[in-house]
Amino acid sequence: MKEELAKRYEPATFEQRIYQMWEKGGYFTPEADPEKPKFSIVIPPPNVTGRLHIGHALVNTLQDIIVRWKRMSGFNTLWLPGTDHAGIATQMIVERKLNEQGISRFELGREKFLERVWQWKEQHSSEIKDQLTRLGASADWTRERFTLDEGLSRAVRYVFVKLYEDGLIYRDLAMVNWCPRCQTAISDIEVEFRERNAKLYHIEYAVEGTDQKLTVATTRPETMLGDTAVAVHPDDPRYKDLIGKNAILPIVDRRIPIIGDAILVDPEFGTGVVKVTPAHDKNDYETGMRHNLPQIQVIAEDGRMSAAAGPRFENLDRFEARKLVIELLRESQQLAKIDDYTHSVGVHGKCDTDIEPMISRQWFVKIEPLARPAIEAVRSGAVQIIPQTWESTYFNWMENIHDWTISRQLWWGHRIPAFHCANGHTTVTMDEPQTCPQCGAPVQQETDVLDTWFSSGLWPFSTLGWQGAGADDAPDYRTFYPTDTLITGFDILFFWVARMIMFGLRFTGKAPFSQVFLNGLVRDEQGQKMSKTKGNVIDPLDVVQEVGADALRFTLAISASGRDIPLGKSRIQGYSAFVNKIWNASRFALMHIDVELKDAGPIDRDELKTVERWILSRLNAATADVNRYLSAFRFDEAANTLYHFFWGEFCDWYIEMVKPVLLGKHGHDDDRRTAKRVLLEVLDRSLRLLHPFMPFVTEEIWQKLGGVEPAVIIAPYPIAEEVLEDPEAERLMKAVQSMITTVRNARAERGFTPKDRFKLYVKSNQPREANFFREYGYLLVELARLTEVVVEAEPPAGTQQDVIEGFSIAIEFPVKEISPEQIERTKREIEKTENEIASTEARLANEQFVQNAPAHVVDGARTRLAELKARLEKLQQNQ
RNA sequence: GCGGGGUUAGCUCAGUGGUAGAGCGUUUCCUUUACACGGAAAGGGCCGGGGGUUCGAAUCCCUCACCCCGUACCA
Repeated sequence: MKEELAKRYEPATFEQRIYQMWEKGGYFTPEADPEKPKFSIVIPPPNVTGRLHIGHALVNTLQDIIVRWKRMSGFNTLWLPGTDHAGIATQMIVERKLNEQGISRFELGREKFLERVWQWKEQHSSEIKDQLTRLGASADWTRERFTLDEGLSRAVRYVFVKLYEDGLIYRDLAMVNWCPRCQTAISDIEVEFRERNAKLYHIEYAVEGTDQKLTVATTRPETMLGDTAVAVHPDDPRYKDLIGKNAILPIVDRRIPIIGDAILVDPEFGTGVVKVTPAHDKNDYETGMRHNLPQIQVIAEDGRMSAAAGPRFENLDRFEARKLVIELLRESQQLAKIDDYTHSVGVHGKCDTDIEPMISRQWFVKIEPLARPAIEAVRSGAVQIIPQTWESTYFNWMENIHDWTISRQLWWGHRIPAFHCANGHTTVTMDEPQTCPQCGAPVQQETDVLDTWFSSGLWPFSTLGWQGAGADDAPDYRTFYPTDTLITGFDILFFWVARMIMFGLRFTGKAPFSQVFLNGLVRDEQGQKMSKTKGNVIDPLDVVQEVGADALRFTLAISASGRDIPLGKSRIQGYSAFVNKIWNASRFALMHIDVELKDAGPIDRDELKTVERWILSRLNAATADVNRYLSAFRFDEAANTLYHFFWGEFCDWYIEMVKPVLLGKHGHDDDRRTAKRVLLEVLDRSLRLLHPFMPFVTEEIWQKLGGVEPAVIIAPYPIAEEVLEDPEAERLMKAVQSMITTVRNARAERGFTPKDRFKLYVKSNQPREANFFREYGYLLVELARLTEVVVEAEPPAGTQQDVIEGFSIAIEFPVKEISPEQIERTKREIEKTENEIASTEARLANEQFVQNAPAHVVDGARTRLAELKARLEKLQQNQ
């Protein structure tokens, strides 16, 4: 090797250089060739609202691991990146920035405002790209997309028009979730419920023409101003005689009917009397429809009271109005009582404002015909959800799904392709009509835009060039659709994943992906949600700067079992030590390897020593495991396998074992050459295996190995080979390792230091194994720090005896007092062995066990019993 | 209310029928020329409680308790 590795592992010195090398090499950019075996995946497009957080780091690391693994495994691999315009969220942020400058969007007007949002978008989508780059995301930036791109917008428009023509999109006056702050309708799933401590107000309504009073309870007294009825249960003996009479609405003094309604009223609950406000409550709205009640809208779209609420309330904020209503009721002595009350309140998830149910004309998607095939796709296995437990959540939601409110009273988004004329005609079309096709009057386009998720629902195909029927021959679409895997957070299963499945099936005839992996939420060490207010946020870029992208990626991967991930700095520190270990072990190897990979030639297995056969066998097992785990999205197990192989077997044992040969203390030149060849082999394969998890450090090191391929990113991913399996080598090396551990243990227990050396006696029954220990005794001498290993001789009296993996061993200590701890320990060891002998004997004495248990379990127990007895005998001699 | 998940070493979590595991933390020893972000060793668990199935249960079934998430409703 000409080049050596830097003495210290400093990721900042090479990560960005490596990324540029990959990008220049074009490794992220696959050809649009439908003939090649492909693997494709689309990114869950981050919102162009700001910086990426740790959750983005997780989901994109997991995608990149799969993508790199597939690419190295020979697939024509596409990872398509991009961003989402995120209607409400982005508009909100830009609006807030403007407000800080004292400008309102209404002053600017739609055109100018949108210009500002586009500026924001340009800046942030390039920042997002930079951040993903720093993480090592091997996405094809030449195919980057944005949900408002021309092509994607055409796809959106096509889908809208087609659904409208098919009768699956309709416009209607309905009770919707209204956000008074954002002044737009939102869909049901955008409403989040918050538990809140509130008050339950009991208000007395006089019954007209009697002395009777009806007491209603409400948490929202301000809506009382819009009451148009009072409802009781039709069979309730307390009130049923009152049905048909009128109540007098306090403050307003309006006569409202007392109605009987079995659906709205539960006689068991509260007072059994319900006030009915059809304009501001979903259930009341439906009751109003049943009873033909007038709807009086007392709260306007901005959350202030309307003129209909009366002059004292008009323009008052709805919460101020509540106070005033209470005050007035108290004055007129119509407030019976106020109770403390805990209930959940619907708020807009994006801005935390209390949702106001409002009657409004909106556009809807009739969802049931779309949901049915989407349910079937998961049920049939065409789409597999992993971990599978999410499937029941999916079914539960999809089977109870409601129509989807898709219109938003925003400016930032895809404008609905509907055109209205003054005569009330509406035209929905792909074109830009100037006049109404029905009456010839001039038309104006609908000002509402579509829900962001409408366009993200098309993402897996709109990004590949699909723009509707007759235009689906785009090369990327033909090559890469349907995609293979989707990796995303479980929190957008309904928002996004379900919609993609529904739209994909409807418009492409295929499920947009065959596997969905849902990753957990990244939380802090205590399992708390990360949030700015709690101050427990970990910024992925800070971590990259501190310990490198590889340490962050590996930590995320090894933590990702599908459940939530408690992430703390100490955990990341722990795995950054592993990256450091890889660096240093590679540095050691490179000091001794003197031939480049491309010139190394194949390994002649006949020349291999047991140690080399052992490490290749272990490596092979790890290779099989990693591939298997990655196929099942067990990122944690895959990473764990590599961690333990590389650190626990390669570094702690193999490197220590070949040191005597490499350093010329043992063996001949031929042995040294073979050892170097195998060292190179194991390092090469390990780096390839690790590459998807830690792309930067593996590439930096691998570049020094002189491989045939220009970069490890496109080197073939190792697959297990049967020829490398060697159970015999594994058995013998396990025995050697256990002996070494036993000697080290005994040394420490007897109070000796590592400098004190002893003689070890090893005995076996088979001559071949005796030869093994004669040949490899040097391993025991070096690693257990012995004076010598004596094979097949009777140990003298007074040595410490034991049985390890079926071999009798004896350690000859220089005369030194046996510590009380050691005596105690031996005693405990004997006791433990006796107990296990007793329980094993009991098991074997049980005829049921011998008859019913599988043969290998019974045999195992017998072998174990023999070993235990042999061991007990030796241990007793130590007393 | 309905649905799902959790309860295993001090902490965070793996482990779906055959003798309890990892990382971090703790204790002790060691600066051996890849690495002190290191090496070696130790201690630590009636696998939430109870019951059942089985030759055998952390693992399967029932039940109780506590915690988390989703969803519906809440006058």
